[in-house]
Amino acid sequence: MRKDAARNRELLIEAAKTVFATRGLHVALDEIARTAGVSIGTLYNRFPTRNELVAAVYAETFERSARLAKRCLEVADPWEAFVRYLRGTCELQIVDRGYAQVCSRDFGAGSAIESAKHAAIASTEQLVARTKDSGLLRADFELRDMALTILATASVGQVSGAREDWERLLNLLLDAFRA
Amino acid sequence: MRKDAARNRELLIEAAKTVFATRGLHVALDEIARTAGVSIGTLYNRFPTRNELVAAVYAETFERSARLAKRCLEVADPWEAFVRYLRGTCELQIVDRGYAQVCSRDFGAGSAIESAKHAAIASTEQLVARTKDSGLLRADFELRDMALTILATASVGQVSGAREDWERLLNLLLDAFRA
DNA sequence: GCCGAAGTTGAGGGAGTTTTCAACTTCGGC
DNA sequence: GCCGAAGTTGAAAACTCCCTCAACTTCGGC
Repeated sequence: MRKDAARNRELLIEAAKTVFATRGLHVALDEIARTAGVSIGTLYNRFPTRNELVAAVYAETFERSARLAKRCLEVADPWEAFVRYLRGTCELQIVDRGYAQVCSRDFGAGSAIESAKHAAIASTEQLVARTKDSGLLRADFELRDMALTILATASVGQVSGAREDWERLLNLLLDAFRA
Repeated sequence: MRKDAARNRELLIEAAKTVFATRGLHVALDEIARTAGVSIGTLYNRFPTRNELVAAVYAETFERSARLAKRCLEVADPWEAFVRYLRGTCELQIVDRGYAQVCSRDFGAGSAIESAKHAAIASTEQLVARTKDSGLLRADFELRDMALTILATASVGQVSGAREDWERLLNLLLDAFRA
């Protein structure tokens, strides 16, 4: 790829990241192009479909989520680690409307986005296993409860805007999870 | 209002109820008009704005929710009543995509929809008070936890489609609420 | 520095939706 | 049953957004 194309690619990802975060994934592509300072034609050259742009923008966020899970594995207290991961990953979705939508929409099996999503879920497996092994989690806790918790909390955060609302919900669920 | 206009109004509400329920509030107005068997012009005559149509469609659903709260007051066991209301009101949103959107979107203070929403929330006050008085609810339970629970559960139901997912979430929250 | 390949540009065609309105039809009071 | 008010109709204008493409510009290997 020529270096001007590579630069425009980065400009577009940066612009899209900002616009998606505040207004969601539905924004007009021409607004993203304008924000990036390139033409709509260039946007189509770099990202033939909207989903390719979305995937490029959020690949990094999914990795951040996975890194968070890994970092939490190093926290001594398993419960503290579990809580810290949940708060952190919810926060990622709450500060980024687009990311929350990426996490709840289905982009079709085999798509780059679904793969990234799946990898992010897998990255929590060890964390959940460790917390279960510690005996601090209720016996019937499943991996799926993790996804459920994050989805519910992020959804509330999207709608309500007040941080105390989603934090309250998450605390209630944590109470339910405690063995 | 002339009787043909009144009839068309009902046809439109009925059509919109069906279409909103399955596809959400965003559907093209012309599809609603076609479903109702009237012209797009008539739709605009009866409901100058989309929100007026939405308000007319869901006024009844909000009342249903309020009636459910009232009926639950008559259930002998306070906890059973509390659970039954939550399940019922969540189900209303889960079977009706449009209603779920009405409940989570903000239509602006003073709008007919927000008033109806507020009335529905108020209708649960007695139920919550009774459950708290019974001593079965955790001491720090607030009315706002009610809204939080319903919103979270309905959101999960919208995204996941699998009934067991939202039921699991609701059961977890009920565990958290039990004193 | 030349030149062909790679990339950029933005006007314009297309699709879908909203909203208006002038001509036409129906209702209901008399 | 007449007639004016009320209501209906659907074509068309206005929007918004998507996507393409032919003309133009830039890059980078030689």
